[in-house]
Amino acid sequence: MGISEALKQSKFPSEAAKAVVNAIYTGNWIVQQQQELLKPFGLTVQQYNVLRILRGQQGNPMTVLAITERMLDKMSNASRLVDKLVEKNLVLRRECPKDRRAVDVLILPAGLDLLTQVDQVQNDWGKHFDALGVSKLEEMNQILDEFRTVFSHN
Amino acid sequence: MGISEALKQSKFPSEAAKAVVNAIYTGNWIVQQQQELLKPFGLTVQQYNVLRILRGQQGNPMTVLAITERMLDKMSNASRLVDKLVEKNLVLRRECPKDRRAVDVLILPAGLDLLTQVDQVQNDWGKHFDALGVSKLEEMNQILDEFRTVFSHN
DNA sequence: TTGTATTTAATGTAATTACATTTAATTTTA
DNA sequence: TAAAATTAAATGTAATTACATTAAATACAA
Repeated sequence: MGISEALKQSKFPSEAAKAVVNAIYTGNWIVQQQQELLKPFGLTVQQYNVLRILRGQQGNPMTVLAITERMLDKMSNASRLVDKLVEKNLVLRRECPKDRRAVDVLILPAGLDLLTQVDQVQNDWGKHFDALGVSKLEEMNQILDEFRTVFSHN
Repeated sequence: MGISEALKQSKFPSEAAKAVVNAIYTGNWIVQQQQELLKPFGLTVQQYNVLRILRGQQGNPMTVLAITERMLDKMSNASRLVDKLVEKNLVLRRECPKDRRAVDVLILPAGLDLLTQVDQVQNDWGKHFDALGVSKLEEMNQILDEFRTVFSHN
């Protein structure tokens, strides 16, 4: 289903306006799918994202600021997301010895275990996209990058 | 800046995983830009979206359900969004004469005026994307549509 | 060194979102 | 028709987000 049918909007002012709407819509569409996948695990999309970021550190701690820099949605409050993950005993929070303003966050074995479980479901879900073929996915990544970058070259 | 630098993540499990992240990130990126643009007008992105949908009806009323079907984010509560717009005197809400369960919503002249003002700013913003060229934008729309559609063809 | 600025995280809050439930009207069906 | 099911919108609520402010630690500059 094209964006036009999805939103029951036959005309757009321009191809660019359509692309803007299409990008937002597609992002929301993915997030909603992810929400469904994550519900059984008691994780929000943002919490899942933070866990994956921490896993990517291979056991090294990260400060809250470093987490924020890697988050998909910079607006959401990393401090409170970490709170939730601490409550669930998925991560550990401790004062950073080098800089006592900062806070080190570490993923715990329980967090890694949970991610492993989620990975199964995520992989199955992601398999759908393989049908597009790697070159088309590369093209998509290329175009989305360009779409954002064209802004800097005002 | 490519998605890899934006998120400081050098490796992705697959091109598809990267595309998923890229689509979410790009959608959020646009929404944040729009948020900034709309702030001076006292509108949220969702409220703006509802106003544009109503304008598209050329003065004909729409029910809350019909608005929901056209919204970019189906999860947000059209009923309460309309509330906010009524408070600001941008739209009118009245009982639908044909079906008293339903509620007709109409954009008011003040709403149209506000949209006209926003249009100025939006158009300037959108101009950046023209640099990509129509054919590349068409390609982007085509790929995003395919990306979602590949799901139905499990 | 001492005062000022900056950085890092946490917190307060108002608004919004997610999700379930309720209310009222209409449609279906027995 | 009367009862049951469905539909449309509103509402209640808990959680989350947006945004500003605060608090504490560190860096910097006079």
